[in-house]
Amino acid sequence: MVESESPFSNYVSRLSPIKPVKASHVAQGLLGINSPPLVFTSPRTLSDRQTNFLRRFQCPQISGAEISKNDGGSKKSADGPEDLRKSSTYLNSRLIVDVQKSNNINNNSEQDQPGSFSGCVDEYLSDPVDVDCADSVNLVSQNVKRSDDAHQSSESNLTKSKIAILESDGTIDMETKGDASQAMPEQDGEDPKEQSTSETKKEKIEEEGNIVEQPSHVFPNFVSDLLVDHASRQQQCNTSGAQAAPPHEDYGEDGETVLHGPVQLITHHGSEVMPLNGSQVSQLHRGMSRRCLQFEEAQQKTPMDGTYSLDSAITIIGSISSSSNTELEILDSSQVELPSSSSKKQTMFVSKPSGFGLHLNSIVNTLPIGCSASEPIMSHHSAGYKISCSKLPNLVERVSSTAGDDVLQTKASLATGSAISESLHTKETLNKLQPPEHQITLHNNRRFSSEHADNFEEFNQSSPKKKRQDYKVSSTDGDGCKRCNCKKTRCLKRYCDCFAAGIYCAETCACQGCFNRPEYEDTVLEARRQKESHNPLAFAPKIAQHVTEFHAINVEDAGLFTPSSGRHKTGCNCKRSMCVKKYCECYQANVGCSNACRCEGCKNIHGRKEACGFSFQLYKTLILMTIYHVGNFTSSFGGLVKDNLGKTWKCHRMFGSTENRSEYGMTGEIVSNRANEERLESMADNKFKMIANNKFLHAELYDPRSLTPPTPSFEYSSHGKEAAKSRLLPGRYVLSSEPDFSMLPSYAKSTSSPSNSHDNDKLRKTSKTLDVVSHSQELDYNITETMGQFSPRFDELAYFSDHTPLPNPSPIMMASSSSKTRDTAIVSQLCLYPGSGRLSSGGSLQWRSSPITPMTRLGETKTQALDSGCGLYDILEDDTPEIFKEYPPPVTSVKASSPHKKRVSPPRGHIQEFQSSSSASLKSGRKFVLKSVPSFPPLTPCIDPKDRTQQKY
DNA sequence: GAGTTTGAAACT
DNA sequence: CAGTTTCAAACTC
Repeated sequence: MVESESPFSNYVSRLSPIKPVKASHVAQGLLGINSPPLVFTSPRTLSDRQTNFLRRFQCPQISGAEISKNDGGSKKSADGPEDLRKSSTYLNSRLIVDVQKSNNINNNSEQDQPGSFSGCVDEYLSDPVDVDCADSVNLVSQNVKRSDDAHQSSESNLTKSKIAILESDGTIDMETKGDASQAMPEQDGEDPKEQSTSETKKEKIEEEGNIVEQPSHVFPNFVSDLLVDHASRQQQCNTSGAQAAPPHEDYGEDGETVLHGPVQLITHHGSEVMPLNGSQVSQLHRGMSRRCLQFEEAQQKTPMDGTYSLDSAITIIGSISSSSNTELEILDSSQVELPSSSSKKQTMFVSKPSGFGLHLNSIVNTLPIGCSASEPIMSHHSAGYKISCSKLPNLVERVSSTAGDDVLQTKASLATGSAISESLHTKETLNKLQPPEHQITLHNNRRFSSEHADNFEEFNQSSPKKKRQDYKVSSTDGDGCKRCNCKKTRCLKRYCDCFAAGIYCAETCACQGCFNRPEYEDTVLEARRQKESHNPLAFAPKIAQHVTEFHAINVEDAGLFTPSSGRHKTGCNCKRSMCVKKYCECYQANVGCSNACRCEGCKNIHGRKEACGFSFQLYKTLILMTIYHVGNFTSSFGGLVKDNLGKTWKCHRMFGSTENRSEYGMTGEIVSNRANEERLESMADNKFKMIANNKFLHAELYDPRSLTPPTPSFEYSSHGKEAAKSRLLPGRYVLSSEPDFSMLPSYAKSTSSPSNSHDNDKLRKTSKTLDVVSHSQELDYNITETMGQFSPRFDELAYFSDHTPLPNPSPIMMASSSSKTRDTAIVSQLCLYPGSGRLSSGGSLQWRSSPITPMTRLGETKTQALDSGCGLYDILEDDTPEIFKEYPPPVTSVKASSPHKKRVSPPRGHIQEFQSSSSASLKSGRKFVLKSVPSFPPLTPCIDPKDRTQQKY
């Protein structure tokens, strides 16, 4: 009813060709969320479900929400769709409770009737989210536990996982419903798959595909909530879950059931509360279920159930979001992985696999973005090990996978996942600002179109018994998945792509004496553990993508950003391949080489060494920003910046009218001749003066508590006019929790340098950090490590930015820096204007703490960086922008190491002024920018930065 | 398909 | 940490 009318539903319906059919389903459902056809198909579920519903949701509102899920639209409708929205709030709280209850119930039922899956199914159906988690988990765990034979269990898991995957992908429902539901996945899985009538499958697939397209969109809205909910749920699940493991049958239904959960969640969370079509819902649920299952498996392996409750929850969430997305799934899996650092078992393959992780290994050879990894799931991958196919060449890990905050990382990973998926699709990125549905839809479309078939095939192939050598083709399957060919390592070393990617070898692999199989799980884990003990990041994603988010933010730039924006955390070491062949990991990952690379003669088309993978425009912006800030305070810069090419850029309108302002809040002009430069310079000075006089400059922008006027710690080789001539040196802006703001010189190469060390300390201390860019090759990223420490936070931020339901979803995007301890990558972050999707001039936005920023909402502990307000972006993660590559750093640029470099700190007075500033003006991005400018302390050569910094510290 | 090249991973 | 060896993918023919 309501749903049908809602724009969202309409949109969805339009998207899916199959729509008519589903639409009908939806119509059945109360809110349009009505139960997916699949759910209804199984009669038994209905009865049980209803019962459950009644129990769980005493509250009419809640019931309504649940109803939307599946229970057949009839029930749900009864509750009243409208309530859904209203109840959304209610649901959250309720869900948790309900979940617990449901879990208990489930457990009881399961305990009572371990084998009976009806109960489970009912549960699932009845309780959307909860059921999914708990049940799925339970199912999996039970399966594993119960199985006397490890083998059997593993296989069953595999089968399940496969099925789940397929379902999630939307590839195949048939199994879940038909065969799977009744027979054990293990057994049935194989035969049925192949035996299954093509027609039936196809139909389902088609439906699925349609459905799949949309589901994940919802995700962003409710993610944050989910995190919480899931956490609680997860715990419950963990605690309760271990007991009875429903059979495969459950699994099949599980998929359906799963759908329910998401729906509710969505309903809850989505501030917008868009009704979902049955198909969408189903998809979401599927994703959920799948994730849960996987997660479960992982957990089973994991000794400690309670430990990762949150993570698991996150994972689940991620699964949901990515349910339809293979890529996302991969990402999710990676998420799981992160936690692993804390608990190795968890880490297992489960976590790593993710292409998300972007383990290069996982990354299938540079597949075109468009190419969804055809086979996201390796047939062999057990449930926990999702993915294998790292086909997502573009996938890059945005989130650092530092061992540190598991939770944060996980979250970040989630965010990342979404982000990544987007990144994969440039256009999708653009859509970022658009309703999630759209974005996801696009994404899904791609994936599924290509993936369905593949998955389906995979699925069939995967059947253990039916091995298909067909696919064994060199290193890559027809679907694009990698297949190893290890001869000596038994696939227990990172030489093995499968192993490195955290996935089991597929039957299609041509490896010899392979131990990287579910049967040898222990061995594999041990090997993995070993590697990790040696190098905790051994299985961490190698690629970190940062810029991707920008796409979403700036439409204009969207085209500019490419996977190349990512960075290889460790960098390549190519000597002869010139980084133009797949020998080069950077190239292989479709990312540009960075300073972290030791390559020689780099010709990486994605970005040569020393160039950051980011758009020239962005670079420009950054430069301008930097200059601007500097210029405002010092006439020397005059607001002009020279780029590597020697072109001069002028920042204009920083303070003036915003009309022509670029997305970044400033416009850059190239000034061809010096005369112009001077002229501009004078203009800039004037502006600066104006600003100085302008009270509004006083930093209304800054939050006195957390934000403090930046202290320019730039080091300049030259001052005065020459400085103006010289190209702007990128600097990092760090938000310190402390009163002072400082801009740390990114130049300093040696960490050892006092100033640097100092900065580093500061960084560590400060939870807030903004990096404005560091681009020049010469720039030293010694700070990188520090940044790495923060990366999780950033990731988290990203996560939030992407997923938190904000009234004004800020377009904030961020890329997290790699967490590698020694990762040299540099992280740069930019803030976008809230709501505008524009990048704010670096520091200013970040500095201010704006209510708008989701970050503030976020746990403070996790990310102080978030405090920065509008949200931080990682513009550049490590390294210098690609732009630089193309435009070699000007000779004039000063290296951090340069003895001449001086740190300039603003006079105290300025700072205080800034501090006093209010946040009022921040709301408008433009204003914001302008104001921000003033906030920077004047960079005068005369000032001795050290004093300032010391005071701060 | 065999052989070579390449660079990461592993080892010392 | 640096140098060497091993390894398997990528590449070439």
